[in-house]
Amino acid sequence: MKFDDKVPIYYQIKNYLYHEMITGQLKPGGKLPAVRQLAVDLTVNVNTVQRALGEMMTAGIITSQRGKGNFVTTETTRITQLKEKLVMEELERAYEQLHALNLTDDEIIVGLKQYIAQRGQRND
Amino acid sequence: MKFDDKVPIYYQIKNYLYHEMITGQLKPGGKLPAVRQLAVDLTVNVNTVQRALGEMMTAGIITSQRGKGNFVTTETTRITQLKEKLVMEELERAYEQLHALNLTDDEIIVGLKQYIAQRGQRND
DNA sequence: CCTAGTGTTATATTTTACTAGTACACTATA
DNA sequence: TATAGTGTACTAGTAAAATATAACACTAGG
Repeated sequence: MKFDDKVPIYYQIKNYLYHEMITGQLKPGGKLPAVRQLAVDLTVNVNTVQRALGEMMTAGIITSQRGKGNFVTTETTRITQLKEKLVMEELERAYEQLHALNLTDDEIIVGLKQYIAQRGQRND
Repeated sequence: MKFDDKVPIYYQIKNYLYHEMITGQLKPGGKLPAVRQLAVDLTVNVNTVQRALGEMMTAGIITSQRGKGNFVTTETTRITQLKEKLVMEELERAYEQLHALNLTDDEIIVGLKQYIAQRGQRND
């Protein structure tokens, strides 16, 4: 996995796993890969994985069962709320950045539409 | 100035100064505040300011004159290109993040419109 | 009971960002 | 020429993130 070296890896791992849950790759009640396996997959140290998981436990998104594994919460509302939170944070971030670059509200919307339209022409 | 502790300060300073140029607070050919003054204003060490400025020099956005100060490039095209680059990076980032959160192209646009509309009701 | 698979914790080490402090180099001007 | 204001460079120290490595605790299954 590629990491942005401007942001702590454990933080990016947390976000990666959140995305996996929101997109349904990891389902409510489902089991996460073993910490050592995650470490190998992400080419990262076990402690770094553990740190990411620790924050996810604190947030109540995953639960840990010693000897068994780590599991996504069965409370689907938590996942829904998590998605809403992440979407809102991203919208806010993008808006503020673009606004700070002197773009008006309309220019921001038009800019995004153009970007998507242009991107649509690519084949990926 | 408030800094996001997930991102290096020097990197945030660089972006802050870029924004100042793009919004015209700092004009082409204009003089930047002295490095020691910037350090005080941003409550940051001189070396950290210097690191940010160093990258801006490498990028050709500012030039340094020993004993005089640091100056914004007089080549306005560089500033224009910089703005386009930053806008494009932000659009790309936002799109990819939201797309990864399972939102369709339409949902992304609608979501942004709703966010802006809702935000417009606030008074700031 | 033993073993493989799992989560958890701890120590030591390296790297990067940041800070503090100091000194040096150049410019303008009184 | 002296001085204040500027950029530049260097050394030393601190803190956070990440690594390598090892040990410990629990579970399930033969």
